[in-house]
Amino acid sequence: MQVPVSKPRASARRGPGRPAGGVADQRERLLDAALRSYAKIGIAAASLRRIASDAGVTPAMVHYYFGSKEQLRAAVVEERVMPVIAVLRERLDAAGNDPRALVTSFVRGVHAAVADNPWLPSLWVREVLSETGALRDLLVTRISPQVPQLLAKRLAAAQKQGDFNADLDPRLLVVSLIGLTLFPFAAAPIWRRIFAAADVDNDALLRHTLALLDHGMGGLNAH
Amino acid sequence: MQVPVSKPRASARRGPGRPAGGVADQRERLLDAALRSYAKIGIAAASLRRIASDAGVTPAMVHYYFGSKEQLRAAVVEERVMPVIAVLRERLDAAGNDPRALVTSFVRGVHAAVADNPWLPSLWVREVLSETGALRDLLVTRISPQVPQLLAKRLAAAQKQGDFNADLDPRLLVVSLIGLTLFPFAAAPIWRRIFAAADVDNDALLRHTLALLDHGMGGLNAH
DNA sequence: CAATTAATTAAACACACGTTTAAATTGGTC
DNA sequence: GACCAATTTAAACGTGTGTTTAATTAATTG
Repeated sequence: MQVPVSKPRASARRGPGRPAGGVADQRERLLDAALRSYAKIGIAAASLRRIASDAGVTPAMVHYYFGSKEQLRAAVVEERVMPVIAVLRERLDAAGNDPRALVTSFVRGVHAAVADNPWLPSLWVREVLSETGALRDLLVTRISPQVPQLLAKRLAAAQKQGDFNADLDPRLLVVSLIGLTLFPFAAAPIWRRIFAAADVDNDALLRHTLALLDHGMGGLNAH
Repeated sequence: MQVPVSKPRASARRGPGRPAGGVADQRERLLDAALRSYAKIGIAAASLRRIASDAGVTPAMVHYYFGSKEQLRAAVVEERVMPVIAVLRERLDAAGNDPRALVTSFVRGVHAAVADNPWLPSLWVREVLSETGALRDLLVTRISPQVPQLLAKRLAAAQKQGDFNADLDPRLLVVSLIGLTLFPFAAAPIWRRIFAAADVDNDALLRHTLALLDHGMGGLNAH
């Protein structure tokens, strides 16, 4: 026979009931665990059992704190994702109207955002870029006015004054900018491996990206 | 009481048994249906029931023709995906050693591949770019020697001769090329919507991309 | 035309999922 | 110190999954 209930020893195989001592904010721990799973395997594939286990609790806790899987996702968006966008937007607001300064500010802003939030590229690929991604609607409705539309508008104004290459489309330039910043971070595990490019650090990536945006393949060379 | 078996009428709610007349190649229809589902909702989420239903058969047919879900995926890869890569590789082989011709050939090759295989960008995002994508290993082991590594090698040789911008890294230039070609196609549903860019067709995208690669933001302008 | 092979379905299997409910335990309040 | 609210677990529910098996029908072969 095994002792059925209430061992005074802590931590090992607890039963139901409020724990003694008050554990550190479980809600925050669930948000962190959820974000980890979202980035690693995607929102749809992230089961509540996995998230709860990662946070050291049972899946019923998700229901207790958030109500449902979808409301958990909504909380992660508001409390973890949107603040990153807000920082990027402030950076753009601070940059002037010179198109090169704007572009440089965006490129550096993405680099900084990724450095501070390593989950960002994975989450973006799976939940925004993928066709059934759970955050695509978020991008369209709430993020795009703050960053890509703002950027496109200011670039279009600069181009009208002849401040950069007239053969570019300012809207497509924003697309190109994302393809040259967020995408390389998302693909880094691949290209570092197939090119044996462990020597390429983020600074080298930054220099390459800015050089390409400045002069394309036609820049001055050391010939 | 309902008639239990063997109505002579065709098509409506068949029971078991080999169908009369011999239906057109079911294996091919299953491959097509699988690829459709893979592109639309992802390989992991594409249930055999959905694929089978899309092909007009029962899920047991997948077992009959392929053995398992994984072997179905392998067949789709060999018979639908790899041929597209082979075409792109032949294009690159046909291009000369001039780096601009190489880059133009790659850009046009991706455009052509997407035009002929509209499922390509979605599949690439979800199954290669996503961290747990089912085709990432395929890219690393079988595709990368045929396209990105080949391209990087030839670009590095051209750069050593001073044939283009020395501030670029030839390996990262391959990453940039993909970020400027496949990525815009994958993101097209997004940017066409947030920029109201229904006027931007594939030709405009092609011109923009080549202009950016040629001169960056610094090209001649109409000022 | 009988026997065999090919093609197909229906049904069942064990498993994982999100959710709900009831019970258990602790912390705070009067 | 008794009561109520807060926090947590275990267990069960129904649904969808990949797979397997048996049965059924048509085509092919001798």
